[in-house]
Amino acid sequence: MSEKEKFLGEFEQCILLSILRLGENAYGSSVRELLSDVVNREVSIGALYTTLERLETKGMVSSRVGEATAQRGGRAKKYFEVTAKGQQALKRSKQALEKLWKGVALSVVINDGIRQSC
Amino acid sequence: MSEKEKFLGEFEQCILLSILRLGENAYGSSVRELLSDVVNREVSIGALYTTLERLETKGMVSSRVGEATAQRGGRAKKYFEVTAKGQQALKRSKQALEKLWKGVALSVVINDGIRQSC
DNA sequence: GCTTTATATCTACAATGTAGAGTATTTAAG
DNA sequence: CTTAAATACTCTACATTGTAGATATAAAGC
Repeated sequence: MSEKEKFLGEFEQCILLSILRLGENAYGSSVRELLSDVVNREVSIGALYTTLERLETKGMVSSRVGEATAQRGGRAKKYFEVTAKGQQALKRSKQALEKLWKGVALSVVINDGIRQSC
Repeated sequence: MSEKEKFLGEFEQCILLSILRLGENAYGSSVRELLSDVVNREVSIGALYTTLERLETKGMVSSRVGEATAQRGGRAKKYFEVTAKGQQALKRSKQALEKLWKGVALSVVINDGIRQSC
């Protein structure tokens, strides 16, 4: 077991989480929209698909091509799903970060000038 | 304002958090030890210092060289501190991840075979 | 001086992040 | 039909971040 535990990149994590959240409806474009909507992160088309492909190569996600079902034309969608391996990697990343955050308090001046800690 | 908001890498976040946690005592070797102890992550010396230097170039941390104070020999330590900019970047990263995690539940089989969600 | 201990710098390469032009596929309009 | 529009994915290329280990510094102790 365990083939030299690697770490997920920051963007990889975002994409994995987006796929999970989208569930049945997770494919390239929808992931891209979600990132734009939820975390206000605009990513290029290339950035997105490249990363999806790499995640698949690493076994973090699996994919299947859907039937051509578009309302107004359009190419067939490629749906993604996070594998068990992907979920475990995500969990590990989350736990590592949570451990490090534990006990740490920031104290920066926020936009409106009010000092907060978090 | 805002010079094309970039994102922190995964390892960069870890290092920044380690520095915050170590407070006055944050320097290369201590950060390395912390990562090993807290998140069980062994990083090479080169990986660590390279990243610290890059973070400094980006203005995420600042450094000062301490006096030679070693008990048993040794080169002077280079102490690091996370700048306001670094703290804000950290906060942004944290919030983005939290937003994405919100509403997502994993369901992978854990080591001991017990199904959990988190 | 020479060895030991503690810490940092340098050089190099691999992996991940990012962009945008180009391609494919299907529907609607002319 | 033929072309335009819509939707989604593939390809190529380069920038940034991750990672390693050898090497250099510096002081303490003998």
